Amino acid sequence: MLNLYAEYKNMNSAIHPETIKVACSSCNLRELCMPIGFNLDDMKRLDEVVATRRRIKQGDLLFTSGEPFTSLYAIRTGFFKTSVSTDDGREQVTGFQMAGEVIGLDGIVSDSHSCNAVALEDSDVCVMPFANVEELSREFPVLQRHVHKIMSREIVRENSIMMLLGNMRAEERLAAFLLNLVQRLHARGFSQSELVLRMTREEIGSYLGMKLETVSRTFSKFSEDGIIDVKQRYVHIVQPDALKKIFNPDNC
Amino acid sequence: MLNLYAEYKNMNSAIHPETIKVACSSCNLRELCMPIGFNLDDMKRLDEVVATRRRIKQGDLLFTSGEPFTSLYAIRTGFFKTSVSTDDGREQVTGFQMAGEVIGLDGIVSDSHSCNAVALEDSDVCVMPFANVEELSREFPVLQRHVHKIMSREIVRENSIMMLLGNMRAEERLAAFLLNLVQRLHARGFSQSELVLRMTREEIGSYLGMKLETVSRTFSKFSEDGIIDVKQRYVHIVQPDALKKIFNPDNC
DNA sequence: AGATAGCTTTGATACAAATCAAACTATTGC
DNA sequence: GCAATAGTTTGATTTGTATCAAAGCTATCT
Repeated sequence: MLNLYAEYKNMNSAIHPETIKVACSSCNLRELCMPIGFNLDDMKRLDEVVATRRRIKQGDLLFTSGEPFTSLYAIRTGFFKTSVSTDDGREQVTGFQMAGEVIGLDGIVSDSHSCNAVALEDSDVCVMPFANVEELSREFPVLQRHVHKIMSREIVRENSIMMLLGNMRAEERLAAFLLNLVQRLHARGFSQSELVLRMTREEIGSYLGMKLETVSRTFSKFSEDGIIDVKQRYVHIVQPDALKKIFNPDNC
Repeated sequence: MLNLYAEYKNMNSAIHPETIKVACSSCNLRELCMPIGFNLDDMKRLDEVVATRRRIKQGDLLFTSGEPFTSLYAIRTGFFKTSVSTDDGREQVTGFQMAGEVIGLDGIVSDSHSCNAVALEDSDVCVMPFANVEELSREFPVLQRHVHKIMSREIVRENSIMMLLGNMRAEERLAAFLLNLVQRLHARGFSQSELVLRMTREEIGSYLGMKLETVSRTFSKFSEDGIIDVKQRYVHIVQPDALKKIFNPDNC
């Protein structure tokens, strides 16, 4: 009980610097959300991309479907979900985003957002007015390339979610989901094997195209099989290879 | 029988100019795949984006997963599908693309393609080396914005496919699919109510996350209900409003 | 500390779509 | 023009997940 909580706290604090600086050039997430290979002078210019910072409390919206598009947002700390909804109220979670990732790309095409972004924990984002991004992209090819890569990465991610939703069974979906989450957390300095979920079973289910009960049952199944330990939001991946095998039997 | 074939021929030829010119500035698809609001001199410079043209025969690959990324491709004539595959051979169709649409964006992030593009009919593409696109984008903000919009549009499209795959039933998926196809064809000067499918039931099923038998049964159901006429690849949408209602009951 | 609300787990049953199977139709090649 | 192949339709049955239902757990608030 107590050590679970300790783990939870630790996961939250690992990427929080004690003193927060506004400039990209001195941001410890730079290598995640900004291009590398800049000299110092260029880096100073790059700081102009970020206009302001914005705090979003857990449960609050960063932007919402239909809202005018002005800026991209780089997540400094915290965790978001993005989702789209039908007129009759069905919600589809389209992604979960963590520190160093950029959201808001959906708004570019029509100058208004087509999805909602909700903070799943108290979060901090860098507001990057898209006009600034475009202007500096013209000046710095390396930034231009970076922006293109971020957008392409999102297209490729969504392709793989389509594969998940169109072709995979519940166990494969959840295995892929857990492996992806833990891999991204590990890239941010967290454990390879332990994580605390920031989203509900219902939100996981919405992302993976299954009902919350099925998500819960699949967690229980993995747990019974000794592949993971689950206790509510806390998950310990005991046998990562078993998860990989469920996700992709041929490549193990 | 004969008039179906006439319709088919007509649909193929409508966007084929008698004489094909290489330059964007004189291309009748320009308003679909290139930004508008250029003066003549700029347009001439823009012609540099397109390096060459390439003919792809029906069934042949334009690019394939793992292949090095060099160029984007604007479809001049023809029809493509893009797909991703798992190691154990399951295929997910990620999109169907027609004249004026751009494919290859998946390759930017890792400098290699992550999906396959197959011509579903004899096709013609404009090869746009990405280095040219990026260079001219820096020079022409309107082109830069256009490239960003194309990528954002793809992200938004994939969001809506995720909604389809995650939340909708077979009838809703097929209704959405038909409405989307016919709307895009109509924007290219074709009928609002008649179309000839370029893909098999299996490919439609792969795109929509259902088996070919279910696709066929759903077509038959729509036909029995008097919503469409189907004869193999030929589809006549008799009651577009009924389709819209199936797709989105609240917004009708 | 107890009450409340939100979330999760587990069980029983129902159902939409998958699978298996076979006949039918269109297209291609010789 | 006929055979072979590829694609489509329809029927019977199975199955994975949804749905309905109820109990259990956790966190929050007073």
